[in-house]
Amino acid sequence: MHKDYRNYAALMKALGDETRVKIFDMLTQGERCACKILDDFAITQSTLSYHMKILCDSGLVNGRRDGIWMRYTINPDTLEILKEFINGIEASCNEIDINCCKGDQRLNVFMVK
Amino acid sequence: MHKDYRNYAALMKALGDETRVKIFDMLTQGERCACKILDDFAITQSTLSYHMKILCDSGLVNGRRDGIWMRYTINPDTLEILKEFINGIEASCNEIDINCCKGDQRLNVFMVK
DNA sequence: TTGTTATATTGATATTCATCAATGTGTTGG
DNA sequence: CCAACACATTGATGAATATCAATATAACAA
Repeated sequence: MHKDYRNYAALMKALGDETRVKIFDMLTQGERCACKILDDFAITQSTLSYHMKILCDSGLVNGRRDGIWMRYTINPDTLEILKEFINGIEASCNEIDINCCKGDQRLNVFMVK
Repeated sequence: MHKDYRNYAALMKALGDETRVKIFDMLTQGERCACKILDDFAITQSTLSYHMKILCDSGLVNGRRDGIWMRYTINPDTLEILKEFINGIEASCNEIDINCCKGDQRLNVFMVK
């Protein structure tokens, strides 16, 4: 089981904005249409559309058209991937590295250790 | 218990880069010094220092000086804050909003609903 | 088909980000 | 003190980001 760090970084980046992380958390309540989401923020409609595109492109959020409206929900599969990665992180108390480097990093040249 | 979305976004942003999320995961193994971390990446020492500063500023990573070396570990308290937030997110299947907006968003003017 | 509402896209812009080379700072050994 | 090593900071730069105004697109209702 290989870790896809590029994907983890992309998921984190999608949530690395206050507006987007609020929207994501808001969707815990259930499906929301864009106009309802917009009510909660002091941003323009085009900016919201931009943020929703980022959330959807990351895979964290699904959008579906319902007539005039776009309705958004959390994508449970991608959420699970994120949860598993985060929960797999541990603050280990292992002993320190003893043997560190011997090199001249000014020149980016490393000698034998 | 109030949610600090600004902080959540800052934590996510700190991990929203492939190099940084790899470093963070690597620290699950235990304490690592900067020169050891540097071995695993094709970046310069100054770039690594920049990334370590971002990780430390976010609170996710602690650094301590040990003589010549800087040794880094995961900060368990901040990790716990992140875990609790992520694990609190759920992909709810609640019913949809029925009443959406009535307004002219071209003008950013909203009428009575 | 025409007008209205909801959402997406485009173009412009100011800001932030990731990166490197160069240089500065701190620590240790001799 | 001086030289060597580890790490931090600075300055420069190209790329990415967040935002808005303006406009386009899509769906529906009458």
